[in-house]
Order: sequence, then C-alpha cells, then structure tokens
Amino acid sequence: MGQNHPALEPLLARLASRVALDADDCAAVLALPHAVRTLKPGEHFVREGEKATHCALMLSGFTIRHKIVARGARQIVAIHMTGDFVDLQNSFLAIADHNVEPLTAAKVAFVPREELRTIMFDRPNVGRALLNELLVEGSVFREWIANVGRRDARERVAHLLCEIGYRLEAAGLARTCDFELPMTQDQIADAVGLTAVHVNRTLMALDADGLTSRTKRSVKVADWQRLADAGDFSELYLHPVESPAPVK
Amino acid sequence: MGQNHPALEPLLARLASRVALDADDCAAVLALPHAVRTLKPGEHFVREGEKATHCALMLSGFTIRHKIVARGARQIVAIHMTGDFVDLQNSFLAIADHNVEPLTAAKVAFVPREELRTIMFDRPNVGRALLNELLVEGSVFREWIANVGRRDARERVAHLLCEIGYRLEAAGLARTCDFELPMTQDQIADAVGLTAVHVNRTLMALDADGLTSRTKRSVKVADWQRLADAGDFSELYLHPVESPAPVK
DNA sequence: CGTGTTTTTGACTTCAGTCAATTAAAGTGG
DNA sequence: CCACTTTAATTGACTGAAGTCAAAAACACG
Repeated sequence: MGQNHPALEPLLARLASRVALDADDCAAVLALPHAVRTLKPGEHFVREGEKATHCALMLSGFTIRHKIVARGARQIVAIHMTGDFVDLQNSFLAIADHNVEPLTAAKVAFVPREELRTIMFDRPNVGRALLNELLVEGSVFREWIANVGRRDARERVAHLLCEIGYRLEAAGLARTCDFELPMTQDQIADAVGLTAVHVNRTLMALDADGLTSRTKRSVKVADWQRLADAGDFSELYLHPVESPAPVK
Repeated sequence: MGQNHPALEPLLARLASRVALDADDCAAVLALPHAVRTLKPGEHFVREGEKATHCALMLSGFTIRHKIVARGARQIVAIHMTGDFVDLQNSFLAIADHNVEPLTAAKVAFVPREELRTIMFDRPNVGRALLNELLVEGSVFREWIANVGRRDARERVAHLLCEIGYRLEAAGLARTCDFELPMTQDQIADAVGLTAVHVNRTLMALDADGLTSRTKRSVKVADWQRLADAGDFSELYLHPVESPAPVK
C-alpha cells in the first residue's frame, strides 16, 4: 500500500509544487493504483461520447485533445506534455465531450477515476492541488478562445509557440530559446484555427523576420521578447507558481 | 448559523441537481455568509490582474467574462445567467486572468472565496457538486474554442443562440422557442469572434431563412431543429443532468 | 423631442482559404 | 545502401468570407 511507485513521482512533484503536502498526502499519492502504457499516435485515450474511466499522467511525449465539427474540421483544444495530467476533465464527467490522442509516442500512467475522486476529497491538500490543475487548465482554455477569436494569424501562431516554449521551460523540459515542437503544420493549424497552408506562410514569415529559426520540427526562438510581443503573450494566464519568469 | 438564507436557495438547488446532498450539506450551503448586491453594466466584478476575493451567484440578470487582446479587441469567453456561479475560476486562483462584468442589471450574491473553499473540502458532496460545475464550465470553454476556431459565421451565431436558448430552458427561465437575448450585436460579435456588422448580416440571414424571427432584443426560434443543425449544436457538451432534452 | 446607442446598408478591401502542383523528408523493404 | 512510398512542407494563382469605413435609419430614453 504505502510502497513506492516511482512512476507517480512526477505527479507528486506536480501537485506539491502548488500546494504543500504532508507525508501522508505524499504516501497516498504514490500509492495510487495505476498502469503504465505506451501509446502511439492514433491510439485514442478516449473518444467523444465514450465514458472515460481513467485519468492519464504523461510520463513522456505529447498529447492533444480535440473536437470535430460538423463539416469535419478538427479543432485542437489543448496540448499536453510530460508531467501534465491529461483529462481530469473527461474522466470526472460522465461522458467525454472531446477526443484525446497522443501526438507522439507517449508513455502514460493511467489512474482509475474513482481513486482520484476519492483521494481528492479524502485528502484536502491533494484535492486543492488537483483543483488548481483544473483551474489553470480552464484559464488556458479561456486564453485559447481569445487567441482563436480575436488574434490574426501571426499573433495566433506566435502565441502558440510562446505557450509551448514557456510551458516546456516551466516543466524543466527545455529552454524557451530552443525547444522541440513535435507538431506538423497541419496540427498547428488545427490548434490555432487556420489552414496548414497559411500556417506554413506564417511560420516562414516569423523566420524571415528573425523571430524564430526553424529546422525540421524544432523551433529555435531567436528573439523571445519579439516573439512574445508578436503573439501578445503574457504568462499570467498560465498562473506560474514558485519560479519567476523563465530566462528570456 | 443553521438559519435560512433564502438568497442562497438557487445555489442549493443547482448543487443538489447534480449530486445528492444530505440535510447537513444543505444547511451548510444555506449558512454560507454572503452579501447580495445589484450591479449595473460597467461595474466590474473583477478585472484581469486583480485578486478576486468573492465568488458570485447570479440571482437575476446576465454576466459576461471577457479578455482584451493586444490590439484592443475584446473576446467574451463566457456568458452567465440566473442561477449560474460566476467565477469559481477567478476566485479560486490567486490572480484573475480575465474580466467579469454584468451585461444587464444583475442581482448577485457574493460568497467569500475562503468559505467556499472550506465547504468544498469539508463536505465532499458539496465539493463534488462544485467540481461538477467547474468541469461543465470547462466543457463549454472547449466548445467555444471549436466554435470560434472551426465554424463559419452562420454556424457560430446559430450555435450561440442554441446554447443560450438551451441553457435558459434547462434553468427553467425560458423556452428554447422564445427567449430574451439581452445582448447587442456588438456583444454577440465579441462572443463569436466576428464583427458587429457581420453578425448583423448573419442574424438577418437566419431570419430570412426562417430559422429565427427577431424583434428588438428577443429571439423567437421559428425552427429549433434547423437552427441546431445550422449551428452544429448538440447539448452533449453542456452535460445535461436529470431532465431529458428540452422540448423542441 | 432631442441625444446617444444600436441596427442596417452599401461600397470596397483584405486576410485567409482553396486548389493544385512541386519539393523535401522520412520511412520501408529488398 | 538504394529505389519506392508516404507524409509533410512549400509555392503560386485564384477565390471568397469576413472586415473596414462610413453613412443612414431605427430605437431607447431622459
């Protein structure tokens, strides 16, 4: 019961970064039953309309959450990276309202939703930490509505690049000035509500203007400040915790 | 302590509709300290960057939550009506990431955030109900991202009309076939990521096509099914509870 | 009634989409 | 390691949905 399950240590670290946890809280988190699996792109975690039974913790790789509209177009509504919880949302609601799918090969720890619900209310500290995760996720959704609704192509793409760079750095996975972006231009398009063709032109323009320099599927940010300005990016909506702003 | 505060009865009803509450739960909810106030358009509840100290329960009227982007454009990210909680989000996070403002004159009960946090974890039933509210709100955000990102003008506007009509009916405030929509075309535009001019043309087209019939600021839905089809609207994302789909 | 919104209309612009072809990269199997 | 296939990125020409600007009409209201 109380034994160590190293797979859940990233989860513990994540929760503890926002709310102080005592020894019992930590033990309870690490004792959560779980199964580790590796998924490939196309192997959905959950599909819209299904019942989600597990919540997933990303151990490596990237995951997207998306919706399909009437005409068949896809809109990505969230991107998750190592250390993120994927789908506290679907897994707490009765029926999934969107699809969840790996973007890259992804190692994931699945935790049964009932266990998570239980620990959430049995251990208020853990509950507050989970609540916080949900709230920050909500904040990101709001920012995305604004991004897609009221920014032009260049701003949208720049904003997405900033968000991913910032989150990667905040998670200790990369530096904002040089990170891997494992998304095709098609996928970027579906995240920012544009066409792949237009995303291509926009990325090339950012490059030409010296804000970024791309090589295959990684992005080097040549000038973070200018990119952030171009994307109207401010990290406030990510509700950063302890660490101050990442090195620019 | 345990005495009745009739103002919070809508809150109790709302919570009880999703999770069974026992007598103590109910008493605790009704005993929450609160202050009732009436706000007018322009009197913000909270502004981005401020610290929210209270959570608001709508007793009457409409409220919007919005963000302002670099170029000064506004994006509405949520609309709230009688019976809704406004801003569990801002009030649980340290710093507000968006603005909250009445759309019409609005009567509101303010509950201190600490009280709400406390009851959330002291009374798991209440906690689950609040969690559910948050999750459904999150689902609506996701739908809005898809609406603004991947639907054209007609679909967006029709979808918004359907959402509002459906929610009003679900809350027992109106029928989907005839409800008051207290938004100017400017505000509708800011909710769906279009221009007021284009919203005007779109609304007129819906009218001309016999899906709606407008008079000043109320909407009569002439053909709910066609409007729902035009807006790619399905109530799944609202995670309706007990009552089946509203009368069409 | 006059004044300030809000809605409506028209003419014109533009950003982003569409279609289609080309090039480049990444695998795959022999 | 090289043809062979597939997927992704790039480019160009053209289209179109939505934006812009500006003015007129219709309301709302003190």
